[in-house]
Amino acid sequence: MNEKEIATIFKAFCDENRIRILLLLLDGEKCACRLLEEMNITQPTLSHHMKILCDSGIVVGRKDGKWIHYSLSDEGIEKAQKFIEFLRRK
Amino acid sequence: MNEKEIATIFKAFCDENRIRILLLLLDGEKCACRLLEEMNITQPTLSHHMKILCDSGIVVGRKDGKWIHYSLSDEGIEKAQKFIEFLRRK
DNA sequence: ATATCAAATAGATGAATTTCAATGTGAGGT
DNA sequence: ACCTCACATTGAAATTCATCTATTTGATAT
Repeated sequence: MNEKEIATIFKAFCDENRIRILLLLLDGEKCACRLLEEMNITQPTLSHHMKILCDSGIVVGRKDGKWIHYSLSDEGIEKAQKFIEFLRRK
Repeated sequence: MNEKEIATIFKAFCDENRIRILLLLLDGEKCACRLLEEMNITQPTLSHHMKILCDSGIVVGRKDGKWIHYSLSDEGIEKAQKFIEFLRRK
């Protein structure tokens, strides 16, 4: 895991709207259209943020017909957690 | 802690050079000039990144004459850790 | 096949970020 | 007082990012 990969993981957390999305996903899986209802952004903007969140590994999408159900990824979150823990061991 | 504050904390981790700096600080306190030696950026660029790192709370600077000694901040890192942990409790 | 709905993509725009060269500031040292 | 060293600030250029409108894709239903 190099510096670039680590930065990509944490891109998930460095935008206000993406934090908002993560908090919405705490309730459990939600499709993009549900998220869209609860946010004040357009559909393409949401799509953009979902791509960054998925690229970071913090969120995963499950395709189901024309819907995509997004949820938090334990593995992704664990990766982020591991790095933060690593910083603390001094 | 609102979405904006959380995003500000994690700004520390979403740039390649800042991750590099954090890793260098794992060894312990270092002054800016030491960090500068080990990075391939100019002094003003380093100064810019140090500001973002300090604003995020992940790094603290200790002034000592004309030097500033930077180190990782346990409190800051703990804050980040708490948020990530919060995401995992589902 | 057509219509409809969910989501992605393309393209544009403005804002934010990264970076550098030049300059300023402030603390020691001579 | 002057010089030097460590760092910050300014201002500008280049890049990246967030956002929008418009359009496309892909899946389901009629």
